[in-house]
Amino acid sequence: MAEHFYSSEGDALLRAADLRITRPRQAIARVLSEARDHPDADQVLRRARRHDPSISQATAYRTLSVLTESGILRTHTFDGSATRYELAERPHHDHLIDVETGEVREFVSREIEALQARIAAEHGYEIVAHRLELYCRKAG
Amino acid sequence: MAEHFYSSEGDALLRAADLRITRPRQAIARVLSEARDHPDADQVLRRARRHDPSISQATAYRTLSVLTESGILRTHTFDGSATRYELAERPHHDHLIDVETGEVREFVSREIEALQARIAAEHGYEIVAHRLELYCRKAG
DNA sequence: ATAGTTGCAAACGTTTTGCAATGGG
DNA sequence: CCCATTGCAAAACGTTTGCAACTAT
Repeated sequence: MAEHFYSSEGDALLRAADLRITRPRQAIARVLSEARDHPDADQVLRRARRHDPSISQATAYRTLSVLTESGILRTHTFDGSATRYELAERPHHDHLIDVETGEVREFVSREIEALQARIAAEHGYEIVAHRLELYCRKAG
Repeated sequence: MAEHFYSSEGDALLRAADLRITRPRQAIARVLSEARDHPDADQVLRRARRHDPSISQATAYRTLSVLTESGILRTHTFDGSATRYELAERPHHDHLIDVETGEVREFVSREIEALQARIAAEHGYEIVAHRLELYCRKAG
């Protein structure tokens, strides 16, 4: 057990998803729990390989899939480019983007959420997820 | 000029984009001007081939690109799936996406729009554009 | 005439999958 | 032990591109 790394943070993700704890998954989960950005699969793989160089691309994709299905991760697809991942643990929020500076603010509106649910219901649907982005300019 | 089809609707798109009027492009533009859904490149190609079976995939993609760059078309990338196209001229609306079938419904909610404006104002902003997508499943 | 456009096929980047070998519980 | 998990390589997927032939203007 000598040169073994403990990544309780990461392991917690695996346990939450009811996955067997394996070396590749530990490395991947650790990378995710430490990430402060929104890495894509390739970035996750690269970083995970710093901990365990033998990790295959397939395992990275498979682990990301499984963690996403378990609700541990959330994905974003910005404009057709590669899927990016982040921990889903953070509370839900929408984004207000300053089109001039690129600054992003987060907000939640209970009223909007309620209206969304109503609209979905009117169409005979229930909401699985949603995305709301406001592109704004500082008011004159 | 015998069995020639007139697609003034479609041709107008091509002229607006300053493109040479060719048979493949006429078929593609016609399909787009007639579409009531949000077809992806492959669907556009299939439909265009009903008018001109010799159209290649490459031409479909190239025409869609060029029309998009000209501002004639607008694209949507719903959660990692194929890029979908619609005429940019159409009035604003938001989207409800059936996560099981990929079907897209359009909706507008004056209340939500108003709330969005209020939220932006509370942050000292005014809205330039927004995007609202509801990913839904048919209600049990 | 000539620059723009085409079809074909190959290449692309991302993601998925079949398989036999490995390893966690 | 046994089934989940792995690495590998090949395939699948949507999309782009190089090229030589063609065509709208």
